[in-house]
Amino acid sequence: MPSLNEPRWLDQDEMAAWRGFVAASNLLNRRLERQLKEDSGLSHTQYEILVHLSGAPAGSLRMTELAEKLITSKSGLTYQVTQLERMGLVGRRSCPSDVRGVFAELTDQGREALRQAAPGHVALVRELLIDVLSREQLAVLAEGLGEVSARLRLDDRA
Amino acid sequence: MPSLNEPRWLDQDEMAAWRGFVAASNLLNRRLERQLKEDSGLSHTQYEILVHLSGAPAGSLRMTELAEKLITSKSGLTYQVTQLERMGLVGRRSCPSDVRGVFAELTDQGREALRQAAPGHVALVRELLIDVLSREQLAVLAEGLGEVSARLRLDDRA
DNA sequence: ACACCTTCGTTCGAATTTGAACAACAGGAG
DNA sequence: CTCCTGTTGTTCAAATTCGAACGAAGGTGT
Repeated sequence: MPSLNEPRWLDQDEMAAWRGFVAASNLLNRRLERQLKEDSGLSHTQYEILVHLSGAPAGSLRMTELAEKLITSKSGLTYQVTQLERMGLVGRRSCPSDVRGVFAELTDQGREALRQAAPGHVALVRELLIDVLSREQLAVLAEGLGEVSARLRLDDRA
Repeated sequence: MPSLNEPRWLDQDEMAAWRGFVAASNLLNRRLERQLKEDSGLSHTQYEILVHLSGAPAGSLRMTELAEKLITSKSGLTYQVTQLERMGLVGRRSCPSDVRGVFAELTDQGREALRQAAPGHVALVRELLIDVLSREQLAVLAEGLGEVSARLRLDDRA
């Protein structure tokens, strides 16, 4: 019988899932990072910032909101937005309704950089992940990991 | 008809799978990192080093081999092994058959640290990922991401 | 108006990561 | 043996990341 002091270790299947997840994640990050840097001079983080801004109304988001979407620290975002600002891809604009607030805003040049970087990035994501999996596998992955993410986000608020 | 110049963007399902994967990965890393650091004073990377050494014959592995298992750079591993050496959890031993070679070797103290850190870590992995998914979802995840990882590893060799 | 608690974004120092360059060595072809 | 190519682990500088501390506002209750 299971002891309360003895933890429930992962069985073979569980371990395979966990290791596969970690390995795929690390390997994918490595590849995408390299490709983006060589192809567009952008880091994956920077690319994601452009993507999220691009998908937001007026191409702008509050710093805190953007940090949450990116799942990164506020200080980390401050750093990266500064970098993107120097590259001319993003601008800062103060918030009318809140003096403390800062909007990160996509510039025309930023939109253009994203338009230029996106095809290569998407193609690689497709080649390395999406097209390797079947439609059913993708669906299971979306639902399962969606649920995992949702729970983690809730926990973080608490 | 699809143009050769126009990339195949991700449809809704594909995007959901991709975003879920990235989000789950980042959120999980954040959580595990925090838990391990608070609970055992180890980073996730350091913990993984101990795990891989623990699962190797004589509790030791060549630096390059270990770096590949961890999916990290050689220089990064050098740094972390040095840290673990200072903590007394890992030792370095030169390789008999190859003067250049270096074995990273788990010390008794390292084994003890792992034994102490593992239960909490595994429990959290279980709570946040494994136990959230059904048996079928786990199987799909293991097989799908296993295949993805395998292909990525092959590509890296080339 | 006042005190109180929260939120916002930045700054700071410390830790980590990476790729390139490097020196030393291994292994094979000639 | 000797040259050549590939490997091994480390060092180095640069970039990035995080958490804690911070100053400045917001917002609420009294």
